[in-house]
Amino acid sequence: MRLDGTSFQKLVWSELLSIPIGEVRTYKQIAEAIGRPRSYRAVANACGANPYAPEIPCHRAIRSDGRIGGYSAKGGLSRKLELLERESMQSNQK
DNA sequence: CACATGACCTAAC
DNA sequence: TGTTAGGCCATGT
Repeated sequence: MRLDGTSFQKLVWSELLSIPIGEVRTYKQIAEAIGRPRSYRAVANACGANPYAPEIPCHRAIRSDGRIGGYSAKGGLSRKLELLERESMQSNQK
């Protein structure tokens, strides 16, 4: 797939794609995974800047306190919740 | 180059 | 448990 964005965004999106179905990662964890433990803020930005949602699982990015956080893509937070719940069921073979 | 923005994080009250 | 304040980073204007 073609990823159009800055090198940093590509890193973030690649990491998002590596997240297994039904799993979620905090923005901080993602930042650490790409080698920039203090760029969690920018990571969130990259997610919001992601024009390939939901092809890019940006909805698997949540806050460190376990809360969903936000979602700028079409459909809003409810869309994010649906995707997460659906993937969760899929991973549980429900 | 300087300033403002945001799907954040942590500590402190 | 809810709010405030400070710090941090890539991006866009």
